[in-house]
Amino acid sequence: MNWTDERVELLRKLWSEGLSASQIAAQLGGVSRNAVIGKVHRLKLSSRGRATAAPARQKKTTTASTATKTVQRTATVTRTVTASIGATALQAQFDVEPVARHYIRPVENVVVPISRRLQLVQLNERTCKWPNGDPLSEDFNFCGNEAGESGPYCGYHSKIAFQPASERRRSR
DNA sequence: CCCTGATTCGC
DNA sequence: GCGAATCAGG
Repeated sequence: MNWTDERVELLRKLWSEGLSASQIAAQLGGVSRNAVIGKVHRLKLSSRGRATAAPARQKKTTTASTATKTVQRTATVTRTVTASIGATALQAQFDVEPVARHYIRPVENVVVPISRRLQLVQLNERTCKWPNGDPLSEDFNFCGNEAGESGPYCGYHSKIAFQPASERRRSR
């Protein structure tokens, strides 16, 4: 894959919107997370919102380490974190979300486990993808508890999601 | 272990 | 210029 103008433009857009490098890579397709990061640096549009304050790294010194005390202090940029997680970013991920719809019915006599209340973008392949709340609401989140490899949900939510047909019919 | 971005360096 | 490898941190 080569960096066409359009791809670079999209990269810029997504990066400025706060998406992580891996997410941008996934959306662009054909490139790795590292490729995205590398490109971002080359475009000189590194810092954004806040992710990992550049701690001025220094290892892998191949060339003679001429004790150059390059105490290059990166200006202490006083930046107010723009904590607004773009709605665009959210939409971008929806087409990847496997769990589309649930016919959630009230399940009584059960204690709902403490959810980790993860954001959509924080889900892994092994985090419970049970949605909590209204997808259009600000506090929409996912259970996020350990789901293992047996399914998309944690033990508790699996029971709700995969209710026997007989029981389900009753509540319907 | 999962993830994040940052940097280096061979290509 | 590109991006895998590697590093540092959460």
